Amino acid sequence: MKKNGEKIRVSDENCPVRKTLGLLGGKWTLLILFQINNRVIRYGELKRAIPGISEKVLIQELNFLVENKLVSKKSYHEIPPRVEYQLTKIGLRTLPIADKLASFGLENLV
Amino acid sequence: MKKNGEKIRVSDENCPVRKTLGLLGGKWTLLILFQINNRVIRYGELKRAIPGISEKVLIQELNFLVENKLVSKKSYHEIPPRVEYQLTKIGLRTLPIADKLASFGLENLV
DNA sequence: AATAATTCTGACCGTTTGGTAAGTACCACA
DNA sequence: TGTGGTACTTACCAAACGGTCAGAATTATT
Repeated sequence: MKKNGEKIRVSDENCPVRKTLGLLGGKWTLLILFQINNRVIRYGELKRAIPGISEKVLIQELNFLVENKLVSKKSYHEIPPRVEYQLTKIGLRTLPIADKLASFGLENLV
Repeated sequence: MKKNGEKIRVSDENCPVRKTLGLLGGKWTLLILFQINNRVIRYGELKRAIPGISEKVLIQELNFLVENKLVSKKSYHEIPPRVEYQLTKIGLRTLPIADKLASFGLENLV
């Protein structure tokens, strides 16, 4: 049920589920957003927080998320470099999705 | 926040977000579950409802979902064949996730 | 002079994924 | 006899994905 009463049609290319999956459907995307969560986090910290992801892929994902305005990035021009990431207003709105993933896992998976 | 008060650690291999993504993170998985939704649906009907997916991939996904007990399958031994799919009790519990994807799309994507 | 620290970048390459398209099985029906 | 309908199955191939690993940049520290 949608707010305006129209049904959602997956068969429509503009289906909101499809569009959201296009944005958040990457292998690591929601995990990264969930990990950043409600805080400011440095690159290295984030990398350590998500073992298994490679640097290349993490950077790629972060760039993608910054491009799509789910994450904001602040570089301090210091040596050694310091870069901080945090969720934007829109990015924060993905957290309920990650929460649902978490609660599904907790309640239904071993 | 978890019910038992422990924090969720993405760094843990058993992180419920990771586990759920392992199950539902496929390109088409949540779209299929959302499309089946609260009904009994035949294979051909489902195929038509999700344009863009190939038969091969749809069958693969359905087999995967049946194996993982998110979807149940009933074959009628008729000619031409008739096969019906529907969400299991656990499968139904994925719908809130798809709902969140839908509402995120509606509220944040054009 | 060498090392450490941090955030990336890029080349290489194997694996996975996914699409296309043709084929299979079986019976009803024209 | 042959065409249609339904649910797959398989072979082939191309593209996307993802991992490893080395390197670059720059300054403080030893």
